[in-house]
Amino acid sequence: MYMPELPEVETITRNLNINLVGQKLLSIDFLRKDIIAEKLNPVSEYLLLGESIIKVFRYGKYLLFQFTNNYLMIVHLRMTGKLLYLPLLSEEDKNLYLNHKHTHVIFNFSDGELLFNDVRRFGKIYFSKIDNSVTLEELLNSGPDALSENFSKDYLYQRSQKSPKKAIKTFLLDQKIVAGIGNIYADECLFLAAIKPNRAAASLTREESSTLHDKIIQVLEDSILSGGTTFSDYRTADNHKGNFQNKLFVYGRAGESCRICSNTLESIKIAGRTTVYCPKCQI
DNA sequence: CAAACATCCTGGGTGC
DNA sequence: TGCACCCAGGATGTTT
Repeated sequence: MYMPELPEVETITRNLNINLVGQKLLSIDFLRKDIIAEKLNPVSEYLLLGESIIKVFRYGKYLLFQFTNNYLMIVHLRMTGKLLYLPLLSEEDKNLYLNHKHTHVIFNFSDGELLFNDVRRFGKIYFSKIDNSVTLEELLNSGPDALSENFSKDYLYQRSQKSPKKAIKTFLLDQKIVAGIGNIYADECLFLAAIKPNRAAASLTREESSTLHDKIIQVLEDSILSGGTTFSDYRTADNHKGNFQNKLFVYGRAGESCRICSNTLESIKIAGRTTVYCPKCQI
């Protein structure tokens, strides 16, 4: 029922930046080794042991941990992945998660343990070497981050005009076009921009594209302020839920009434993804 | 070349 | 109450 998108990853990033920077990685316990993916310029995890974290940052839905020797640990939580910093948990949660059947990797840092927990095991961890000839965009095979300056109004409009067939919803979900938007926020920003999700991307006027750009940034920033959206699985690094689920207009509300016009919200499939929209407000 | 489809995975929900 | 099914979804690889 839920996947961490840009606002949720940003919330976790901020939390870990406060709590993990400066700590030395002492050892890693792999309870399941298949979480580690041999991609993104892979290196052995042994090269990171004994090194300290310089910073934790985010690109799209990826979490990146930069170490003193300039190696990177990159984490993608996909749908149900969690990164939990043990010292922030309650005593009850500490015992629960240490022995949890879905806790797959334990990182032992100088001041506490970081747990990777993932029910569906779609999430992945990469250990990577920074190659200065390769940009982060290229390494992560992604377009501009949705909250970066590179994701400009002009870029969104020009790029949309090059997708004559693709539905605007599918367009927004494509990380190579813009990084960070998933199913929840794609539906939300299309609702706020009053655009029907199955319209061809290239059918957007310059004005619609401009409004959509405004709404993407607005909805992502608002959600970050609320600590993200929680349906069932998402937790911040201190195991708290976000609050943005109470502010959603369409996602998860099929059959309920539109908060603007009271019409019944409809659910359709676009490229295999559940899509909820208001047939009256969105044109 | 782009779009559609299958794949990975588990728990929660439904219907009989 | 139990069991068999179905569904959710991000990114990748394969097929059309």
